[in-house]
Amino acid sequence: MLDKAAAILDVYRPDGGSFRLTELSSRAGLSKTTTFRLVGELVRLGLLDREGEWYRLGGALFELGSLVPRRHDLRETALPFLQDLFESTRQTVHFGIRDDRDVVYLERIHGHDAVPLPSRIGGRLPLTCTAIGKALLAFSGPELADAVLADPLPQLTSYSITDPVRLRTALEQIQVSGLAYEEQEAALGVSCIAAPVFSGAVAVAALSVAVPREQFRPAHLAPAVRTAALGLSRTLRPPAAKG
Amino acid sequence: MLDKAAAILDVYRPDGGSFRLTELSSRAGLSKTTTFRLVGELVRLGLLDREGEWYRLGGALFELGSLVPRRHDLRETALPFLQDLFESTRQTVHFGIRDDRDVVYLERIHGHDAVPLPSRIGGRLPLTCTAIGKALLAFSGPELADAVLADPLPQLTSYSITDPVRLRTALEQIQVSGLAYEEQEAALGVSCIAAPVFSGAVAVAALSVAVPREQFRPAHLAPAVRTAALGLSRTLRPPAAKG
DNA sequence: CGCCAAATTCCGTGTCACGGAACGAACTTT
DNA sequence: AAAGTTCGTTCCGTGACACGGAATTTGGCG
Repeated sequence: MLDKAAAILDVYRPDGGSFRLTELSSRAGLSKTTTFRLVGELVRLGLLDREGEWYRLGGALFELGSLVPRRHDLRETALPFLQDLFESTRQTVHFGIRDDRDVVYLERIHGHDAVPLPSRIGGRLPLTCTAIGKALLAFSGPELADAVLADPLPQLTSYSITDPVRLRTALEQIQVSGLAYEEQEAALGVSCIAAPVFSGAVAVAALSVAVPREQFRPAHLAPAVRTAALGLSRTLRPPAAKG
Repeated sequence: MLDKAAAILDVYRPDGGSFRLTELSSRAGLSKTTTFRLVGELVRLGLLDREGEWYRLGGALFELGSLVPRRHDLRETALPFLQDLFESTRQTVHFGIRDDRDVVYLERIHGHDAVPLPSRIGGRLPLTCTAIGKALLAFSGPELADAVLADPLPQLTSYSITDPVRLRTALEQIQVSGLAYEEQEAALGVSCIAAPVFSGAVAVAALSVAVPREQFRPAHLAPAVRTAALGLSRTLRPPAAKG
């Protein structure tokens, strides 16, 4: 029964649109009767919002979601550094962590002239197609990298790296330089540069700058990205003593 | 059963800490057996994270929460204006909407030297104790204001307005000037100035700047706040045509 | 009026959620 | 070392209530 409620909420991944009862029931794989009752409960609990015959994710989820500890804390301490990075580059700034084989974005700040991107706060993209993802993968220990390289690599654009050998080389360069690059591998027309954020010896997060392809000047962006990542790493140094 | 699961999640409001099984069960008002089974399910679904014997809110909630449509859209279109406001004031910038008699914060950006504040993304504060809240209340129609003024006014600090007559006057001034002020009414040592954001004729949100009391120069902040609110209102003008 | 597709209500069946009780482990107290 | 606490966890019998099929209502359209 919890599973069925979760199945309904899962329908809203990954875009969080607006659905009617019948579509919800078919997508969740539940009978219309059950869906009807569950949706009623979920609305009562604030987990879904109802507007006429349309159902969307509800405000209670937003409030609960913003309380999730590790995410919220990381975002909070990272924010000032991300602001610095945004101010010095005037480009879209990302901040994300690893979950399984995906990047999960915790923050994304931009100005009026942001490039359209598939990234979104709370959204996921494959590790191997993003600069942040590669930065995290390069500093997450060899086991994960081996596992990821063993399976077929996901492909978001024609530029996405699908050759394990090429990716392995890229990861080694990242380990040396401490910077990860990505050129149109997640979205056409956009390139990124990222740096890992450490808490102690492990990379707990990474931050990046996304730039329109034709304006991409790595040498110009690298220092700002490095500075931000380093500053944040220093602030995170003492790995949370209290529970 | 959904109710009981929701009761467990509700334990994490309003601070989203970390609880052990026994404490969860007592706070949620459920038997230990039931709590045990439910947290198992919730962990399996990703709605709760387990670390040893400690349970926290799970990553799935964060991801779902960031998909909640109206909140996400508003935040996304507001962000560039909030960035402008932050850059021109270098102070903590808030962005929030009204829900019932509370402000719900959708965004909060700050630099390295942020003043400590009770506000938090996804958090709630009473309308009457915050600049954003007063701005929203002043432009939400007389019914709501009447209802709020009829009941005892919540008090967060000794400066919070508890006299309905004084609040009524303040709201009228806000309606005239289009700016709302708050001086140490939500937290000691902090003052705010806010402006409502319109989509058509109704105030759908408001934004504010929070400043340490001794640095509070309303005349200096007002133009930037006005500009941001006006710019955002213009961008929101066409009230979302598609579903 | 008749058709269709949607939401909603009804209802009998069977399941599984419930909490009391008992157990094992880790830790404190005497 | 024994007795007592306080956890998390397992077991189990009972009864409530979740389930989906079928029937009914609503609403839109020709």
